[in-house]
Amino acid sequence: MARYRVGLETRRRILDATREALAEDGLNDLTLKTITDRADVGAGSFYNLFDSKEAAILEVVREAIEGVDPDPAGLGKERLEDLTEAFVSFFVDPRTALAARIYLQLALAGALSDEGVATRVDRHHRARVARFAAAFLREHDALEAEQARRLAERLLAALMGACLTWVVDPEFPLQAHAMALLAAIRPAEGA
Amino acid sequence: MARYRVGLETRRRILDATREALAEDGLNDLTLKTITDRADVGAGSFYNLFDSKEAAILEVVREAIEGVDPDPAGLGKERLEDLTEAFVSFFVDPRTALAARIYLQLALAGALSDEGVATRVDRHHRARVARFAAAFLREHDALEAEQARRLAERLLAALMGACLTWVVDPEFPLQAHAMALLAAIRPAEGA
DNA sequence: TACACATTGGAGCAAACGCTCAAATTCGTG
DNA sequence: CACGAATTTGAGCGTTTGCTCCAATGTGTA
Repeated sequence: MARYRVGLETRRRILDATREALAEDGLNDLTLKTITDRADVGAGSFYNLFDSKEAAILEVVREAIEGVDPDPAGLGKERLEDLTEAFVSFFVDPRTALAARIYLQLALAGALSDEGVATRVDRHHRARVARFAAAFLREHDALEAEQARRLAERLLAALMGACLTWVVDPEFPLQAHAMALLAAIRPAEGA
Repeated sequence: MARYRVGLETRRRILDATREALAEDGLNDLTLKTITDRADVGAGSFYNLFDSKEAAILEVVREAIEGVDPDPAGLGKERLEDLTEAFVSFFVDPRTALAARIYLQLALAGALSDEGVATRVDRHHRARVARFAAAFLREHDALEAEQARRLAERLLAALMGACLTWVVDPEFPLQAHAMALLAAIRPAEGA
């Protein structure tokens, strides 16, 4: 299935419609009709290309996560400031905020039973911790590897909380607090 | 309605059943049948006492929030350590974790349209920020009121992130990170 | 006891849901 | 053009959902 050109175009239209509807109305209000109406296709076309509604949603989440995977090019050089800013962007940028919100929703609902997404998110998170830890090591000579990992873990948790607070209350000065958190968690200058 | 003794008892059974089911299976899997089966009542009895399924849920959330309202007795004396520990407990304690999780779910789903819960949660949050800010002022003389409020806001956001991380990954050493966050965000000793 | 009204259970309704199916149409290829 | 395969449509199926209705029963009061 889906080997002709038109089929692939329809598939893309459906994924776009799903992503947009998801961003606008959230996970709970997302019905098949919402998707098919928006993509301007019949229900049959949808099921010719996807096994289920959930499959389309997971594919959207997968694409979103894929889209923000760490850029291997800059590896080993970025500063903690850059990484922090990138993390904040992950939540703020409407193109990727989706993945973050849906992931949190799934996590809170205890619905992270889906093998594919769960492991993917987990791998993504571990990679991020490792990347932050490496930056900590680079910028603070006295740090041991394990200490750096702890600091990275802690900073990321704090940043996530700041982003979440901002989601709930848009007046929360996210950028300022994010940088302040980095400064606070960073080891003292003298080390 | 609900003026006889048996009615009030049934009402309590329904609220208990709703809270327990909510804690066990989450918001999405909560059907009316789940509630009525657990409370051992018919659907008619339920609707004799509540306007809708949502009304019962909101009442459960309201009670949970009410149950963790700051204790006025200790006001003006608690240390930041105590407040931090209390906040962590709010998420960890199964009796109250419910309210926190459901609130986050609602917030992420963008479903905080309900006037009652939204304002109540907001008031609750502001009170907590104020309480943390007061403790900051008490323990750090050089601080101005506005600075203390910012620190309180920042610490609470960071703590929330730590709790959320712990919800997703139970191996996250929540207690240790929470205390470390407090130490990091607290102004340096010399101030 | 007599009365008004609160309470109860559960059959079943109307709407919404994800999804199926078969017939019709479009597409790429030799 | 001819042919098989892919694609499309949308009515409608089966299920689940929140909720209604009402006859039967229980409860408090005078």
